[in-house]
Amino acid sequence: MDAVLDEAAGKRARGLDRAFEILDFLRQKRQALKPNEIAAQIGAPRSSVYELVNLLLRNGILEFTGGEGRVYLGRKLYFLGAAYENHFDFTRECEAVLERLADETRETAQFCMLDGNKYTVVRMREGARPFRISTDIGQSVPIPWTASGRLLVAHRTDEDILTFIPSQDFRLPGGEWLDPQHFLAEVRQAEREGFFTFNSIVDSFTHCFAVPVMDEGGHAAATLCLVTPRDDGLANRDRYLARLKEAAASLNHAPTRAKRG
Amino acid sequence: MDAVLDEAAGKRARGLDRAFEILDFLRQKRQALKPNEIAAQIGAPRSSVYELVNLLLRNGILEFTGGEGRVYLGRKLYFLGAAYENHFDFTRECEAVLERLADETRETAQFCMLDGNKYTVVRMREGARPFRISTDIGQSVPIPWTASGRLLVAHRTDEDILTFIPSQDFRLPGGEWLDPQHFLAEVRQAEREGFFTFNSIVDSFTHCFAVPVMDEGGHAAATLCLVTPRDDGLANRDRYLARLKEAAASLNHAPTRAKRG
DNA sequence: ATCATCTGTACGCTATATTGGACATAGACG
DNA sequence: CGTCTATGTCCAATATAGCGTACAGATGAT
Repeated sequence: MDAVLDEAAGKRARGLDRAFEILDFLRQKRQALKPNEIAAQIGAPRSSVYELVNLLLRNGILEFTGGEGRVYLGRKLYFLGAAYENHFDFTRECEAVLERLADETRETAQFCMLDGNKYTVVRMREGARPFRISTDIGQSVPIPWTASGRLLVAHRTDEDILTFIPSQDFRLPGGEWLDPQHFLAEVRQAEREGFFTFNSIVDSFTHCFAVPVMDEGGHAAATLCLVTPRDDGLANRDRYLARLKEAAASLNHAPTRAKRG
Repeated sequence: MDAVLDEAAGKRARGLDRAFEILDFLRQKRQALKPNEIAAQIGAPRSSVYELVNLLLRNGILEFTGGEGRVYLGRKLYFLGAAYENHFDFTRECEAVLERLADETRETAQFCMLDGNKYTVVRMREGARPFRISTDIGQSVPIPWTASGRLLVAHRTDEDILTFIPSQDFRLPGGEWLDPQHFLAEVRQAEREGFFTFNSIVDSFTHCFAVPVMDEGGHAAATLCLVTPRDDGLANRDRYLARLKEAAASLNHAPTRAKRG
């Protein structure tokens, strides 16, 4: 799952890696599970999982919830996450920017980042339309499926990108394969132009706009996106892009600034 | 620190415990530190800390930031925390409630919980006054120092409370000691009345109001508080308490409700 | 009643993670 | 120049964590 531990089969797994595998698994499932179920579904020894779950429970990293001995992510994680959010305090400005974007365009606006080697939607503001387009927050999505994905890996070399992205992630939900060379070409194009737009390759009715939010190193630390119906996207392309770029510019220096006293 | 691991001296520490000790320490410090500094300040072997820090870096639990090899809490923690927040989705309603409270009373309103055996402010909304009263979000504070503390331990037995709260936490910031028996009496009073108010014992100018937010088990899962200048608090006592109780009632069923699709 | 499945606990073996200390480098300071 | 501290890496010794496996209660199907 996390591409770190299954390098060699048959080896013993390290407790820490297993622990975070459990946490990631629960996050992905988005529901409380019994230790037994966790063990079965991630393919880990039951005794190890029980041991780890108990350890994590004692530390407040996991919590009993949902009854029947089921566990889910715990309060301590919330506090740690809040500390991260506070340190790189993009969130406050971010919400405001998304709100403005959604108001101006009436389209769904998203703030996206990489989570390891996957793409994920961190914040979202739904647009003001009768049929709204939305996605799940915090779900892991293969990088090549998304417009933002082109921007978020653009600081890497071609070779680096292909080792970074799991090869099966080039398989689209329909089953067709995306040519990695074609993907790389789009990455370079996105890097040159400073944005990327396309008719989404994961459905048949949306058009996606993505612009990078730069960190101080000049990399794309995140992206701002609009997800629109295809005809609206094409009709308002220039205006939407301009709005997005303004919005991204207002965030560009925000990340990674500590606010120590 | 975490009251879990230092039971017996001289033993080897478990990697997982050490790891979370490091994370908690960084959260407490609220700044990036070098592995060396972490080792020195938490009193752990340098080699172990380096090993763990590297592991955590590889998993995205820690991140390099601040230069010079300094590390701080990582993005993965943010995602895990967001998943927790999403599952027990008190946050959205919570912000709204705090905003309303702050508007109605013009005083500082807080949402507080326990983090292990400490009290912590999770969310805050500053009041509309020329000199605003505020506190740091996410800092760990001894339970006996706070009005909310009386409510947050009220479901426990007296004996349980005294083992749960570290004895040195009864020492107030000025150096005086709070009598544990007096504290227990206040806990029982708070439990009976369903709220607790007092002139803060950690400063000389504030009055604190706290009411519990109940979970489905009837425990105080959190508290809503108002922090006011003493004279305003006394003058508006009845009105403030009524507002707080209304607000808490509107949150009472909210926690622990999953929003699965 | 019998069997199968799911669940949690207990225990011993051994691969290995944790640890202390040695080593290397770089700067500060006199 | 030598000496001291701060920093990071490497390595071998051994306490122990992860694992397989056996055990036991609960539940439900036949």
